[in-house]
Amino acid sequence: MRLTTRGRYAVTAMLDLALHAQDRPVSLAEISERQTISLSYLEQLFSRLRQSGLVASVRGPGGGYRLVESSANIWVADIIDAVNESVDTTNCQGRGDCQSGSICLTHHLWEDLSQQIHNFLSSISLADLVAKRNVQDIAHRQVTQLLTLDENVRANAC
Amino acid sequence: MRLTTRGRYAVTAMLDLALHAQDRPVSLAEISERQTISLSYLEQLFSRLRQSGLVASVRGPGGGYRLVESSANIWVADIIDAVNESVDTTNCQGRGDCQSGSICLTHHLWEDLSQQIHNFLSSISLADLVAKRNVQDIAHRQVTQLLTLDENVRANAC
DNA sequence: CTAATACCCGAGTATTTTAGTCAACTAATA
DNA sequence: TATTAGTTGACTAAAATACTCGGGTATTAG
Ligand code: FES
Ligand code: FES
Repeated sequence: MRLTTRGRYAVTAMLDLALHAQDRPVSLAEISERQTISLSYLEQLFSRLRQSGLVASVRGPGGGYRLVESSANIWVADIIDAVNESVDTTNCQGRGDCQSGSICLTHHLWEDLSQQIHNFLSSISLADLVAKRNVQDIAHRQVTQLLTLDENVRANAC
Repeated sequence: MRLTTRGRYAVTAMLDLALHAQDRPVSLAEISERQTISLSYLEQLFSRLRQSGLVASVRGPGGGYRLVESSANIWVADIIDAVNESVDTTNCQGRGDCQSGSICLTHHLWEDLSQQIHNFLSSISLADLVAKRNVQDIAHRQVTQLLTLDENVRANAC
């Protein structure tokens, strides 16, 4: 199994979208700023998210991305799948052939574990995350932090 | 989170020990043969397993390793911890500081997931695995396969 | 006593994966 | 028509993984 920065970034970015793309599309530059994720890296991730039908893009000025479905219908597991982070913990990708063609001693254990992880991540929607108090608090902090930063920049410019 | 070949090998090798080290110690060479894991790599893994107090070694001819505790008291989570594969899925190792010192949007999600995985792996002992029918079948196959191989070698030698 | 066995340990290396960059392009719009 | 912002592919640096190698040391069977 691999669950690394890629999958975490993807879920974080999608959550940012759920929080901020209420009426207008949200640009990757915005997400990049709020979540401190490299813009170019986000582009890579959203390319996959779009291909998986989770987000739709709007080009041109004022453009950006928006969720295709309601956040209540988007599951964390879908997002991680979309960016190619398998939640599969077997060595054989489920084929059962990792000991020179035969099944190994622990195959079933990893299969069960994978199922557990998948069930858990499939039980949580973006809407569930948005509803959490701590998520709202963090989102609020991220916005005000940027506003303060902005003021400082303006002050320095004068 | 990383759950890779290292953790899988460690659990497999420990299960092999639980299956075969009933009265006598089992050498790494045996495990290497049965589980098709590189001997040198096994030495590395068992160094850590020994330091964690999961196995004890017996040097010299006829030596090998044995479980320190009964297999019913060894949990899969312990083994994975011992070989330094953290089951932690947060980016911050639980510190809550991955967004330049502050907590990120999805920290709690990964914390919950880590807990789930840990609970699952802590609920399964080596004895549980040994008791499974499919594990016994595979173990049986591994032994008979080696015996056949042995006969062939002997036949070729004549 | 000694040779063989099997653990012990540290250093080194090839490969793979990840995280991130760069540059050139296209579509939309103000 | 200039600017914004998505689209794409190739490329790179760094890290982690999965090993290997070589020389140890303790133990014991003969
Ligand atoms: S993990 Fe599937 S056969 Fe070994
Ligand atoms: S994962 Fe812990 S703060 Fe981001």
